Amino acid sequence: MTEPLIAILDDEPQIRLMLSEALTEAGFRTAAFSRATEFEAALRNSAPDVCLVDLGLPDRDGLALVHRLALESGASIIIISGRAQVQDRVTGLELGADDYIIKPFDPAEVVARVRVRLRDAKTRPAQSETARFEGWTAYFDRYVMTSAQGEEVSFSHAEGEVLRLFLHSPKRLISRQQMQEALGGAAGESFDRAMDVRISRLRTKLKEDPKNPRLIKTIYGAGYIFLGDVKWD
Amino acid sequence: MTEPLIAILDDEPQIRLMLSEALTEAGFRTAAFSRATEFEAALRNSAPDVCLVDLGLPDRDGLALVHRLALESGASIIIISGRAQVQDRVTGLELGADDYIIKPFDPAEVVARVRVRLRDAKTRPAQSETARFEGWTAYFDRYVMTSAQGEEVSFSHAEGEVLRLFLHSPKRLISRQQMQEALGGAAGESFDRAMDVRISRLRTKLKEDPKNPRLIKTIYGAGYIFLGDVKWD
DNA sequence: GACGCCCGTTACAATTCGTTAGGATTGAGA
DNA sequence: TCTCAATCCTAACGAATTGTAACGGGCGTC
Repeated sequence: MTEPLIAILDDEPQIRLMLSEALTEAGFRTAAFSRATEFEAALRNSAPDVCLVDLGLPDRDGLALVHRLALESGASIIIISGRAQVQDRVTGLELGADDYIIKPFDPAEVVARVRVRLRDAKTRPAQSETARFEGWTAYFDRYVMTSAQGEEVSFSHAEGEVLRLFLHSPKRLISRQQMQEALGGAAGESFDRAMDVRISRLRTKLKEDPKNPRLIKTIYGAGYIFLGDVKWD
Repeated sequence: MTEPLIAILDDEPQIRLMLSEALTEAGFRTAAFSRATEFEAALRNSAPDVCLVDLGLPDRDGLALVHRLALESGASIIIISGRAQVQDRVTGLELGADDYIIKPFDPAEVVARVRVRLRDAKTRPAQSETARFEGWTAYFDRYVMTSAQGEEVSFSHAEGEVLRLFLHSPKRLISRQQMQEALGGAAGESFDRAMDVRISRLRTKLKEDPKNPRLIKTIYGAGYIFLGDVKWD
């Protein structure tokens, strides 16, 4: 396990330098860029853990870049900006940034905020199409999972949606409403019974004991909870 | 029961009000406290999704509270502070806070930052909650407990609420009224009988001798008391 | 068209948990 | 000690919620 990689994107050389130094001293690897195009090119080959992005870039709309990063990369994003308007900060955060630091800043605070993001990210699933849990391995791109005994079980699209939802939020209560929204069912209709059935079928494929399910537990009057440790590859 | 719950801890009434209003308008449930003791009492029974904590509290060291919260609760923590020193922010973040907002602040930005925390939290597994007492081990996330003999006994959500309440306040009298409030029953109604039944069922699962209960004792005319040493992991 | 698979719908079984009711227990006062 | 009302316990009931087998429409394949 190598040190976390922090990407810096800022057009002012002295800021790049200040951040690089502070972060290197704190024990991180850094990669600094002055232009969005360079930055994006580098992204294709290495995946940073945290991106520090200045919004005032000469060659690209910074917010659009942040939005794309948030959707496509698994990295945490911290905006660094000279624009101090509250509205700027709100939209930056809404577009997917995890934090927003205003210039001028103290490098020590930036390091602290980077550490917080890394701390969170440890438990955040990366985006991937394979997940391991309790001996099972689920391959979402192939609609197949293999059990601890090596048995291969296929699952349907609808079942996969439920399983993916559970694996993205393990050990956490998922209310029926949340589940309906996530699975695209119009609320209020009789779709809620369909959800039960989906879960029932998934439980069967997971070889759950109906009397005593170990992985998918029902919380009467509240929703469902997926137990079991999950690792996304 | 569906909207996220935001806890606010600040000794200045106008700040509590400002935050409550902004967050309520944004569609969240809020619970505001002026003292750490009240706040902690409320924590035992409802788990907020995000805690907004002012460091300048009259009755408690704010940083110590933040640290404990970070370790024990699954909530995201945002510090709100008038102290603007960089060092304060760094230590606050290192002790487990997820964000640090400096007074004076704009409510819109607070709302945006709360939203970011909620967005992250969805993909973060809740920490497991387990307690040991008199040979038993209760796994609240799995709704299961194991006896000293290794037998596995499952308990329902309602039973778990009662058990959790007891294990958080062992060897202390819990009045019926406290219990009703904690368990969300509207006081005065016939809910008090329901409480009896919950306890009765819990006693059965704990293999209590009805004539001579060792763990959950009834104090005639006053309430209940849970005997037995408890250790939370 | 016949077949097979996916998946929502339906119907009924099972579970949860508050309510009720009757009996047991407690403790104050005679 | 005895009496009695207040309090508490718990078996039994039933409404609400959830599980799942069975059914059938939609769709692709041969």
